[in-house]
Amino acid sequence: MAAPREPRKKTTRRKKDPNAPKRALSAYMFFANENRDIVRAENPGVTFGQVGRILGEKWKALNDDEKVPYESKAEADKKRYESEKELYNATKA
DNA sequence: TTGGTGATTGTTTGT
DNA sequence: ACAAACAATCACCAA
Repeated sequence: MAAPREPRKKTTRRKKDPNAPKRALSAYMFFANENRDIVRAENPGVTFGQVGRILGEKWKALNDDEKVPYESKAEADKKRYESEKELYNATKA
């Protein structure tokens, strides 16, 4: 009950940390990497607003097992951020 | 201990 | 360069 995600403020947040350990990517990013060329290839002419939306549709259109490879990458990417955050707290402190 | 916040990630396209 | 839909995230810090 808290943490409502309806009012999405503007995008492109800004950093506030000295070293800014940027976070990690998300499954969508990995999936999008594969879909961007696919969706765009199947939707020639569909502009960003549309492709972006279609992408999300397909994303969940996949079975949980289909997004598994993306999830796995998401985990690995998180670990990636893990190292930066590690150095962040190490160097910032 | 717990909560929720914000910040971020990457893509697409168009000007 | 940036802007929003699309989705996930999830570590971060504080009281």
